[in-house]
Amino acid sequence: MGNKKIVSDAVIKRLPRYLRYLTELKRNDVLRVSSKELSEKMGLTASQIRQDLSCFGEFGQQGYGYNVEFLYDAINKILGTDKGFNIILIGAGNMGRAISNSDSIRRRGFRIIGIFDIKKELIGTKINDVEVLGFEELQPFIKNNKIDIAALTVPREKTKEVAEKVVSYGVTGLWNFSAMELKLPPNIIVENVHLSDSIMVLGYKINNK
Amino acid sequence: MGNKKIVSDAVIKRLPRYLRYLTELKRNDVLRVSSKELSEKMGLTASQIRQDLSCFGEFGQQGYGYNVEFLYDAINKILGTDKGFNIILIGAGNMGRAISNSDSIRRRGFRIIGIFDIKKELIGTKINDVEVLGFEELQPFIKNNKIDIAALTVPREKTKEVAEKVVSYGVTGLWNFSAMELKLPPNIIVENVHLSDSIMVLGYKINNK
DNA sequence: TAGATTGTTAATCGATTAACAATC
DNA sequence: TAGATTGTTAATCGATTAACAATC
Repeated sequence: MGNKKIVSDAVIKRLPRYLRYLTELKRNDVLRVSSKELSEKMGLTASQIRQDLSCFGEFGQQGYGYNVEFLYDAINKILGTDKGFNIILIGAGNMGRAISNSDSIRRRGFRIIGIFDIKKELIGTKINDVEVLGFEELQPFIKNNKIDIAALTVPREKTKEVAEKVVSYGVTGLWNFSAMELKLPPNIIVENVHLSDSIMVLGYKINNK
Repeated sequence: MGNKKIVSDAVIKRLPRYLRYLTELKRNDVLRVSSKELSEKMGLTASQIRQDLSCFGEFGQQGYGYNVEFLYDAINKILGTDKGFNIILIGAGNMGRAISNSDSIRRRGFRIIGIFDIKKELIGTKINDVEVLGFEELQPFIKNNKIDIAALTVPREKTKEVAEKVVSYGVTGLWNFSAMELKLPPNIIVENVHLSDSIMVLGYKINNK
């Protein structure tokens, strides 16, 4: 959609974290926050916060700082979480259910509107009020609904095939939970959650602290 | 433990990915690989691969490249996955079960040796051959076993309390699955898996491609 | 040997931090 | 107004890339 100036990945990855701290401030009825105050809470520099935000516009006011509510709304708009996203979940196993149950994901506007599995005994059951459908329903479902993201929580050996299938049906955003890299056309956006990578980094740090 | 020269986070985070590609090469019975070949597969520069590896030692040979098996073993040693890690899982819900079921985590030497939950109906049941214990067993279990990592897959509102508890019992590595930041002493290593952050980044990229 | 490829030093690029004029 | 704090430009720092002597 928007073809604005390109913002670096490092900045984008910090946005959800800003949102988390702003949510907390809002919850505590804090009305304004300066980059300095926020930087101390978050453990980064005030300069970086101002630099990061300036990639997207001017949200503050000299001598005052940032209005918490306003900045919160602004970052939500930047991330698109104000409008939200439609998701299909492919694979109704434990990981799929964990995602489906996640409040933090739902609260940010990510709507799971379809769940698919290959197992006969799961088809027709409901997970958080969404019926599990068989894979033969995938294509018509994607055709009849605007799907932004397919979350792939199928077994590793099925992931490549399923990914290529949903991409061929028109999905352009993939959230991949398998410990493998998907090679797909450049217009397809893939975000990986490699749990094993994450715990290996933790292991390294434990051994080398 | 080892107090060697500090290697940057960027490098550490690439190690599991190297391991993944080397596993694939090994599986295909490839004996040697040059930094150039590997760089083309992985989509980064040969220079970066050599630079990364040189943080830990000399693993290649001029004119030959790297012996796949040798480099694989070397990176496993660097990451500590050759010796492995003992994990306790706190929270036997869907996320906990997903972790417990994960082959990619198990295959890298992460052993789940204890599972804990607060729910009466879960206590005494088994998840992948590991019995679920009540929270009152936490302290003695940590005392009697060498625990490297506690995976926290409890509900958000319980996370802080549980984290502080296991830290007070002596665990120094935490794998946190809640969308919140844990403030703990600097000797405690925390690795976060913020699923909502991950999907927000995906959402941003979809809207801004 | 000649060709290939390493490990490393130097150059470049990009991201973070510092500084400060503008102004609320 | 005086003090505070922004947005932005310039300086610094760190990470990536290029180049190349060493050598298998």
